[in-house]
Amino acid sequence: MSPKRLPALSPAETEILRLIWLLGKGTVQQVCDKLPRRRRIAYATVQTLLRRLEKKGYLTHASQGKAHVFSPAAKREEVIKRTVGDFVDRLFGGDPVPLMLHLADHSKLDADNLKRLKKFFAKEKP
Amino acid sequence: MSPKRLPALSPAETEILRLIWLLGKGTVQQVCDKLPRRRRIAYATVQTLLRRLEKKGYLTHASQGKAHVFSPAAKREEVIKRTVGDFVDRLFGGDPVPLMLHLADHSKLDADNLKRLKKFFAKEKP
DNA sequence: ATCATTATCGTACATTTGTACAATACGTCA
DNA sequence: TGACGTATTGTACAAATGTACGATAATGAT
Repeated sequence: MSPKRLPALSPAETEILRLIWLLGKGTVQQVCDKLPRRRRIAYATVQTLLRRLEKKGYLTHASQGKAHVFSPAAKREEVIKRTVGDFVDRLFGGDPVPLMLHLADHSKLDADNLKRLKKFFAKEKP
Repeated sequence: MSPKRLPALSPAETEILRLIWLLGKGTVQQVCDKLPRRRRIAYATVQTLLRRLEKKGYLTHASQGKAHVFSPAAKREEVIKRTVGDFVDRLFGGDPVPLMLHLADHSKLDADNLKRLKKFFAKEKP
Protein backbone atom coordinates (compact mmCIF):
# COMPACT_ATOMS: atom_id res chain seq x y z
CA MET A 1 0.00 0.00 0.00
CA SER A 2 1.07 3.52 -0.55
CA PRO A 3 2.13 5.41 2.55
CA LYS A 4 -0.97 7.10 3.86
CA ARG A 5 -1.17 10.83 3.41
CA LEU A 6 -0.48 12.45 6.75
CA PRO A 7 -2.28 15.69 7.64
CA ALA A 8 -0.47 18.76 6.40
CA LEU A 9 2.18 20.39 8.55
CA SER A 10 1.66 23.87 9.87
CA PRO A 11 4.65 26.21 9.65
CA ALA A 12 5.45 25.98 13.35
CA GLU A 13 5.11 22.21 13.29
CA THR A 14 7.42 22.03 10.32
CA GLU A 15 10.16 23.79 12.17
CA ILE A 16 9.84 21.57 15.21
CA LEU A 17 9.85 18.45 13.08
CA ARG A 18 13.01 19.66 11.41
CA LEU A 19 14.69 19.92 14.78
CA ILE A 20 13.75 16.38 15.65
CA TRP A 21 15.26 15.23 12.38
CA LEU A 22 18.34 17.22 13.21
CA LEU A 23 18.65 15.62 16.62
CA GLY A 24 17.65 12.17 15.44
CA LYS A 25 15.41 12.11 18.45
CA GLY A 26 14.97 14.28 21.48
CA THR A 27 13.09 15.55 24.48
CA VAL A 28 11.15 18.77 24.69
CA GLN A 29 14.10 20.34 26.39
CA GLN A 30 16.55 19.30 23.71
CA VAL A 31 14.31 20.67 21.01
CA CYS A 32 14.03 23.95 22.89
CA ASP A 33 17.78 24.19 23.05
CA LYS A 34 18.08 23.75 19.31
CA LEU A 35 15.60 26.51 18.51
CA PRO A 36 17.31 29.28 16.56
CA ARG A 37 17.54 32.49 18.60
CA ARG A 38 15.40 34.23 16.01
CA ARG A 39 12.65 31.87 17.08
CA ARG A 40 12.10 31.98 20.82
CA ILE A 41 9.01 30.17 21.98
CA ALA A 42 8.12 28.77 25.38
CA TYR A 43 8.84 25.24 26.51
CA ALA A 44 5.12 24.58 26.81
CA THR A 45 4.58 25.68 23.25
CA VAL A 46 7.20 23.34 21.91
CA GLN A 47 5.58 20.60 23.91
CA THR A 48 2.19 21.25 22.35
CA LEU A 49 3.69 21.19 18.89
CA LEU A 50 5.42 17.89 19.59
CA ARG A 51 2.15 16.45 20.87
CA ARG A 52 0.36 17.59 17.75
CA LEU A 53 3.06 16.15 15.53
CA GLU A 54 2.61 12.85 17.27
CA LYS A 55 -1.15 12.94 16.89
CA LYS A 56 -0.75 13.66 13.22
CA GLY A 57 1.52 10.68 12.83
CA TYR A 58 4.86 12.38 12.25
CA LEU A 59 6.37 11.39 15.59
CA THR A 60 6.25 8.75 18.27
CA HIS A 61 7.54 8.96 21.75
CA ALA A 62 9.09 6.60 24.23
CA SER A 63 9.22 7.36 27.92
CA GLN A 64 12.73 7.38 29.20
CA GLY A 65 12.67 8.01 32.89
CA LYS A 66 10.49 11.01 33.47
CA ALA A 67 11.09 12.48 30.06
CA HIS A 68 9.48 11.75 26.73
CA VAL A 69 11.83 11.12 23.90
CA PHE A 70 10.26 11.93 20.57
CA SER A 71 11.44 10.36 17.36
CA PRO A 72 10.35 10.38 13.74
CA ALA A 73 7.51 8.08 12.75
CA ALA A 74 7.46 8.93 9.07
CA LYS A 75 10.23 8.83 6.54
CA ARG A 76 11.89 12.20 6.32
CA GLU A 77 12.47 11.86 2.62
CA GLU A 78 8.78 11.23 2.05
CA VAL A 79 7.68 14.13 4.19
CA ILE A 80 10.09 16.46 2.48
CA LYS A 81 8.95 15.34 -0.91
CA ARG A 82 5.33 15.97 -0.12
CA THR A 83 5.92 19.25 1.65
CA VAL A 84 8.10 20.62 -1.10
CA GLY A 85 5.65 19.33 -3.69
CA ASP A 86 2.75 21.13 -2.06
CA PHE A 87 4.79 24.28 -1.80
CA VAL A 88 5.78 24.20 -5.45
CA ASP A 89 2.18 23.57 -6.43
CA ARG A 90 0.91 26.55 -4.55
CA LEU A 91 3.56 29.07 -5.39
CA PHE A 92 4.66 27.92 -8.83
CA GLY A 93 1.78 25.86 -10.12
CA GLY A 94 3.83 22.69 -9.85
CA ASP A 95 6.79 23.72 -11.97
CA PRO A 96 10.01 23.32 -9.98
CA VAL A 97 12.25 25.07 -12.46
CA PRO A 98 11.42 28.65 -11.48
CA LEU A 99 12.11 27.71 -7.90
CA MET A 100 15.47 26.22 -8.77
CA LEU A 101 16.46 29.26 -10.75
CA HIS A 102 15.27 31.52 -7.98
CA LEU A 103 17.31 29.64 -5.43
CA ALA A 104 20.35 29.61 -7.64
CA ASP A 105 20.01 33.33 -8.16
CA HIS A 106 19.33 34.46 -4.63
CA SER A 107 21.37 32.15 -2.47
CA LYS A 108 24.84 33.01 -1.49
CA LEU A 109 26.40 29.67 -2.21
CA ASP A 110 29.83 28.97 -0.88
CA ALA A 111 32.37 27.55 -3.27
CA ASP A 112 31.89 24.07 -1.96
CA ASN A 113 28.19 23.90 -2.56
CA LEU A 114 28.54 25.59 -5.87
CA LYS A 115 30.90 22.85 -6.89
CA ARG A 116 28.44 20.19 -5.86
CA LEU A 117 25.69 21.76 -7.90
CA LYS A 118 27.94 22.37 -10.87
CA LYS A 119 28.97 18.78 -10.78
CA PHE A 120 25.41 17.58 -10.40
CA PHE A 121 24.18 19.40 -13.44
CA ALA A 122 27.29 18.84 -15.51
CA LYS A 123 26.78 15.12 -15.07
CA GLU A 124 23.18 15.11 -16.32
CA LYS A 125 22.61 13.99 -19.85
CA PRO A 126 22.17 17.01 -22.14
CA MET B 1 12.89 52.60 3.00
CA SER B 2 12.76 48.87 2.85
CA PRO B 3 9.46 47.47 1.65
CA LYS B 4 7.39 46.80 4.73
CA ARG B 5 6.96 43.22 5.72
CA LEU B 6 3.51 42.12 4.63
CA PRO B 7 1.64 39.60 6.78
CA ALA B 8 2.47 36.02 5.89
CA LEU B 9 0.50 34.24 3.21
CA SER B 10 -1.64 31.26 4.08
CA PRO B 11 -1.43 28.30 1.71
CA ALA B 12 -4.78 29.00 0.10
CA GLU B 13 -3.96 32.66 -0.28
CA THR B 14 -0.67 31.78 -1.89
CA GLU B 15 -2.36 29.80 -4.59
CA ILE B 16 -4.84 32.55 -5.37
CA LEU B 17 -2.10 35.14 -5.51
CA ARG B 18 -0.20 32.96 -7.94
CA LEU B 19 -3.22 32.92 -10.24
CA ILE B 20 -3.44 36.69 -10.20
CA TRP B 21 0.22 36.85 -11.14
CA LEU B 22 -0.48 34.38 -13.90
CA LEU B 23 -3.35 36.45 -15.24
CA GLY B 24 -1.64 39.76 -14.68
CA LYS B 25 -4.91 40.88 -13.19
CA GLY B 26 -8.37 39.43 -13.03
CA THR B 27 -11.87 39.18 -11.63
CA VAL B 28 -13.10 36.59 -9.19
CA GLN B 29 -14.58 34.68 -12.09
CA GLN B 30 -11.36 34.65 -14.04
CA VAL B 31 -9.45 33.39 -11.06
CA CYS B 32 -12.02 30.65 -10.56
CA ASP B 33 -11.59 29.57 -14.15
CA LYS B 34 -7.86 29.28 -13.71
CA LEU B 35 -8.11 27.06 -10.63
CA PRO B 36 -6.60 23.65 -11.33
CA ARG B 37 -9.25 20.92 -11.35
CA ARG B 38 -7.47 19.28 -8.42
CA ARG B 39 -8.45 22.36 -6.47
CA ARG B 40 -12.18 23.01 -6.68
CA ILE B 41 -13.38 25.72 -4.33
CA ALA B 42 -16.48 27.86 -4.48
CA TYR B 43 -16.68 31.26 -6.10
CA ALA B 44 -17.45 32.84 -2.74
CA THR B 45 -14.36 31.28 -1.24
CA VAL B 46 -12.12 32.67 -3.93
CA GLN B 47 -13.73 36.02 -3.32
CA THR B 48 -12.93 35.91 0.37
CA LEU B 49 -9.33 34.99 -0.35
CA LEU B 50 -8.99 37.86 -2.80
CA ARG B 51 -10.43 40.25 -0.22
CA ARG B 52 -8.01 39.01 2.40
CA LEU B 53 -5.10 39.35 0.02
CA GLU B 54 -6.14 42.92 -0.56
CA LYS B 55 -6.45 43.64 3.13
CA LYS B 56 -3.00 42.21 3.69
CA GLY B 57 -1.58 44.46 1.02
CA TYR B 58 -0.82 41.95 -1.71
CA LEU B 59 -3.55 43.14 -4.07
CA THR B 60 -5.56 46.17 -5.05
CA HIS B 61 -8.74 46.28 -7.01
CA ALA B 62 -10.33 48.63 -9.47
CA SER B 63 -14.03 48.52 -10.26
CA GLN B 64 -14.62 47.92 -13.89
CA GLY B 65 -18.32 48.01 -14.55
CA LYS B 66 -19.91 45.68 -12.06
CA ALA B 67 -16.87 43.53 -11.57
CA HIS B 68 -13.82 44.05 -9.42
CA VAL B 69 -10.53 43.60 -11.14
CA PHE B 70 -7.78 42.61 -8.77
CA SER B 71 -4.17 43.26 -9.51
CA PRO B 72 -0.86 42.86 -7.68
CA ALA B 73 0.10 45.53 -5.18
CA ALA B 74 3.44 44.06 -4.13
CA LYS B 75 6.37 43.08 -6.25
CA ARG B 76 6.12 39.44 -7.15
CA GLU B 77 9.86 38.97 -6.95
CA GLU B 78 9.90 40.32 -3.41
CA VAL B 79 7.01 38.18 -2.30
CA ILE B 80 8.55 35.09 -3.79
CA LYS B 81 11.86 35.80 -2.14
CA ARG B 82 10.32 36.16 1.26
CA THR B 83 8.00 33.22 0.93
CA VAL B 84 10.71 30.90 -0.30
CA GLY B 85 13.03 32.21 2.38
CA ASP B 86 10.58 31.43 5.14
CA PHE B 87 9.98 28.01 3.71
CA VAL B 88 13.67 27.20 3.53
CA ASP B 89 14.10 28.42 7.08
CA ARG B 90 11.41 26.18 8.45
CA LEU B 91 12.12 23.03 6.53
CA PHE B 92 15.87 23.25 6.03
CA GLY B 93 17.06 25.63 8.69
CA GLY B 94 17.86 28.26 6.12
CA ASP B 95 20.19 26.24 3.93
CA PRO B 96 18.95 26.28 0.34
CA VAL B 97 21.35 23.65 -0.95
CA PRO B 98 19.45 20.59 0.26
CA LEU B 99 16.35 21.98 -1.36
CA MET B 100 18.13 22.51 -4.63
CA LEU B 101 19.52 19.02 -4.61
CA HIS B 102 16.14 17.62 -3.67
CA LEU B 103 14.49 19.43 -6.54
CA ALA B 104 17.18 18.39 -8.96
CA ASP B 105 16.78 14.81 -7.86
CA HIS B 106 13.04 14.52 -7.80
CA SER B 107 11.87 16.65 -10.67
CA LYS B 108 11.47 15.21 -14.09
CA LEU B 109 13.19 17.99 -15.97
CA ASP B 110 12.76 18.17 -19.68
CA ALA B 111 15.84 18.58 -21.83
CA ASP B 112 15.24 22.24 -22.26
CA ASN B 113 15.11 23.12 -18.60
CA LEU B 114 18.00 20.86 -17.90
CA LYS B 115 20.03 22.79 -20.37
CA ARG B 116 19.12 26.07 -18.73
CA LEU B 117 20.22 24.80 -15.37
CA LYS B 118 23.36 23.24 -16.73
CA LYS B 119 24.24 26.47 -18.35
CA PHE B 120 23.45 28.44 -15.25
CA PHE B 121 25.75 26.44 -13.06
CA ALA B 122 28.45 25.97 -15.66
CA LYS B 123 28.71 29.72 -15.88
CA GLU B 124 29.22 30.30 -12.17
CA LYS B 125 32.75 30.96 -10.99
CA PRO B 126 34.30 27.82 -9.49
C1' DA C 1 -38.95 51.01 -16.20
C1' DT C 2 -38.68 46.02 -15.05
C1' DC C 3 -36.75 41.62 -14.79
C1' DA C 4 -33.42 38.35 -14.98
C1' DT C 5 -28.64 37.82 -14.35
C1' DT C 6 -24.56 38.10 -12.14
C1' DA C 7 -21.25 40.31 -8.77
C1' DT C 8 -20.19 41.92 -4.44
C1' DC C 9 -20.76 42.41 0.60
C1' DG C 10 -21.64 41.15 4.98
C1' DT C 11 -21.63 37.69 7.82
C1' DA C 12 -20.90 33.17 9.73
C1' DC C 13 -18.73 29.27 11.56
C1' DA C 14 -16.13 25.07 12.44
C1' DT C 15 -11.08 24.05 12.58
C1' DT C 16 -6.54 24.82 12.99
C1' DT C 17 -2.75 27.36 14.67
C1' DG C 18 0.22 29.68 17.85
C1' DT C 19 0.97 30.38 22.34
C1' DA C 20 0.98 29.33 27.17
C1' DC C 21 -0.57 28.84 32.43
C1' DA C 22 -1.86 25.90 36.19
C1' DA C 23 -2.11 21.53 38.12
C1' DT C 24 -0.37 17.13 38.54
C1' DA C 25 2.87 13.26 38.30
C1' DC C 26 7.40 11.21 38.30
C1' DG C 27 12.26 10.50 39.70
C1' DT C 28 16.11 11.54 42.54
C1' DC C 29 18.84 12.77 46.34
C1' DA C 30 19.37 13.36 51.03
C1' DT D 1 10.43 8.26 52.54
C1' DG D 2 9.73 12.95 51.93
C1' DA D 3 10.79 17.12 49.62
C1' DC D 4 12.41 19.27 45.46
C1' DG D 5 12.80 20.01 40.96
C1' DT D 6 11.55 19.06 36.54
C1' DA D 7 8.30 16.96 32.97
C1' DT D 8 3.89 16.05 31.38
C1' DT D 9 -1.13 16.81 31.07
C1' DG D 10 -5.08 19.23 30.74
C1' DT D 11 -6.97 23.10 29.45
C1' DA D 12 -7.53 27.64 27.47
C1' DC D 13 -8.02 31.12 24.22
C1' DA D 14 -7.44 34.63 20.77
C1' DA D 15 -6.34 34.90 16.03
C1' DA D 16 -6.04 32.95 11.53
C1' DT D 17 -7.78 29.81 8.02
C1' DG D 18 -10.80 27.47 4.87
C1' DT D 19 -15.13 27.46 3.30
C1' DA D 20 -19.55 29.34 2.00
C1' DC D 21 -24.74 31.12 2.36
C1' DG D 22 -27.96 34.82 1.94
C1' DA D 23 -28.90 39.53 0.93
C1' DT D 24 -28.08 43.32 -1.77
C1' DA D 25 -26.59 46.05 -5.63
C1' DA D 26 -25.37 46.93 -10.34
C1' DT D 27 -26.03 45.69 -15.60
C1' DG D 28 -28.02 44.75 -19.64
C1' DA D 29 -31.93 43.27 -22.41
C1' DT D 30 -36.70 43.97 -23.37
